[in-house]
Amino acid sequence: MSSVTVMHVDANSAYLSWTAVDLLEKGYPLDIRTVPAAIAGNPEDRHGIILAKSIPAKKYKIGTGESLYESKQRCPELLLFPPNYDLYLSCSNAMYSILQEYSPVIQRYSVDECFVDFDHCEKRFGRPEAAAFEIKERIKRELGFTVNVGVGNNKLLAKMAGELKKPDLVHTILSQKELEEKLWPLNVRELFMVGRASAKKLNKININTIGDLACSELVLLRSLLKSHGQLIWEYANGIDHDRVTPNDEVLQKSLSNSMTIKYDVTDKREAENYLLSLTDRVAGRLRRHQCKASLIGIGVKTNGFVRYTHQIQLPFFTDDTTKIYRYVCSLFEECWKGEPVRQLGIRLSEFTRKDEYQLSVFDIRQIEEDEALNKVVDEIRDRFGQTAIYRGTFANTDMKPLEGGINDGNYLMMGGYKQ
DNA sequence: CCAAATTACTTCGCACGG
DNA sequence: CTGCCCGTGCGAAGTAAT
Repeated sequence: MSSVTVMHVDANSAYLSWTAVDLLEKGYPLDIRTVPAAIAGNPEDRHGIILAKSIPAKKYKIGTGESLYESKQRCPELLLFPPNYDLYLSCSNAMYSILQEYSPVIQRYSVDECFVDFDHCEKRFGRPEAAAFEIKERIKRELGFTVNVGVGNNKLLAKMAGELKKPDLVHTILSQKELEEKLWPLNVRELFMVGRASAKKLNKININTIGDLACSELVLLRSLLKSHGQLIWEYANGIDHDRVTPNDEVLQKSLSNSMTIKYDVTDKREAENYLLSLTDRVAGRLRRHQCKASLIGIGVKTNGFVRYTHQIQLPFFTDDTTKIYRYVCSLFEECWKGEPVRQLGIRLSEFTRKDEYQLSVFDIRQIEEDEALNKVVDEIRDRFGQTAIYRGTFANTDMKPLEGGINDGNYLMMGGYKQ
């Protein structure tokens, strides 16, 4: 029996803790982890949702993703702070550096979470529980914030262990006994990959705990939830064969940028300006990744929060801003029915590596010209900043030429938990 | 009234060809 | 000629995570 050991390291209330540490270092007199506080976007920009909350705020049932309007109803004295993504990236990197001292095989799962393959290191660092405790204490002492560490026989169990009780704790799920004692009594909604929709269907057939799910009929789940039913049944039984995969071994599959606009856009030309700004940004990231894309998609969210998407599969690959923008515009034209627009987004996928790309004889000259122009623009932006050069349409407007989302590279993403 | 951004994966619905 | 069944391929929508 090949028994593996995986650790999952998760910063407690990451954005809030990191902001707390930063504020204390700058002489702020209060540790915002000790009072009802939250990190939230600015409602004036229509970004007014909770991104992270302190443990005292949790007592007021403040939930991540809920609107500030709702939060303030339940907790008028809630202290609010804006997000600082540069700070979060540094904290994430600092945490990662410490983990590197313990294992060469680490998967960054998000800004505040890492999986650590502990198999090769057990001899040097003793039992995993002891090492987990040491890691937790070192991060607390050296970086000033607490983490939870989960230890399990696979990634799923490590992650679920880390979620058990917070903050500043090490938990293990290393046997069937621990699985049944610690996981099975929990509400099925707590299981990783059981979201709102699945939980609702499960509750309807009287599956309420993770234990209920583990002991239910696989065929029944398959008919109810298709392949997802199989997945969560395996998870409930502690089965997960996914390996800890370092991020540089995982290929990026799509890139997207989207933005909620401060007001509802009703004018098509204005919408197109925002789309150009988004295209410029996402295409720039594509080129930085040394990729070309063949699938271009847009997303629209209306003022009534109705969202729809539209996409086109090209018979070739491109990374050219102007070319992509032409398709983006026709996609928007095709699907926009004139409703006031709240949010716009662009997605690029179906990549090929640039160095593997074979040019077709037809437009080789044009492609080379486009590439030369894009390269010059990218280099100027790299050297003098992202606003050093932009298109004429943005002159004399209050728009930023590169809009949507947050600074590139700050959003470390899922990198394939499964496959 | 209030409701983000980014990525990955699956499922559903429909058109098409045989 | 029409109806039906089937596989396939594509695009839109849905689900889930941080």
